[in-house]
Amino acid sequence: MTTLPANRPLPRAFYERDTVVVARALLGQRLVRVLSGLHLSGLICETEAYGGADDPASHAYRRTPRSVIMFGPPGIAYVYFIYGMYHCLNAVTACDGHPGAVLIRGIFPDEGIGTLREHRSGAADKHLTDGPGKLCQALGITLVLNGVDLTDSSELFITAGEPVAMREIIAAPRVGVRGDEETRTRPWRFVWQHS
DNA sequence: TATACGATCACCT
DNA sequence: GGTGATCGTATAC
Repeated sequence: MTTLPANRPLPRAFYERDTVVVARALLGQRLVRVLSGLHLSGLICETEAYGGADDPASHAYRRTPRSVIMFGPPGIAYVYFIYGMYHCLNAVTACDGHPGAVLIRGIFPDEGIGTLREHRSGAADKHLTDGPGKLCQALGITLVLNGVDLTDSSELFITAGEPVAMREIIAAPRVGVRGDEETRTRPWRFVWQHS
């Protein structure tokens, strides 16, 4: 993939690749949420890759009513509800029939920061969107957006952001993953270290 | 039908 | 470093 057009959603081909590759490639891209005509956005700075039957940490380790969306076409938003009060946003990846998704764990706030602050009621700016539940709260992302096509939606999409140098990317084990040593230590979490 | 728990966060010490 | 909040989902009965 060479230069991507700005202000246009990333094409489906962007997501139709190996999930770990997409997780790394999403760093620096712009996550945009349009809420009552307002553009809320930020640059993605933390992601995690989740696979299918080969990944016990993934919702798609088994095919269930909730995880079936991860088995479908790439470029679709997978939103789930967790711990009774938070939502998490993923982008479905890989080829149709091969489950995979990238969890968006953090963004650097950009457009609409006033609204983000309102949604996060009193949180310090550095903690507005520095977690998967926090960014969903800040951007107003709920289960309503589960299944939205990120390549063709006026409410939620991802556009080309800033280039990220390889040396600015840190790979680490995923958060909250249990299971055997091999699963726990897969370096499938990617963090963009601002320089 | 029932129950245990989680890809989290805020607040406490 | 520890814990409570709070409910959808998976799995067991």
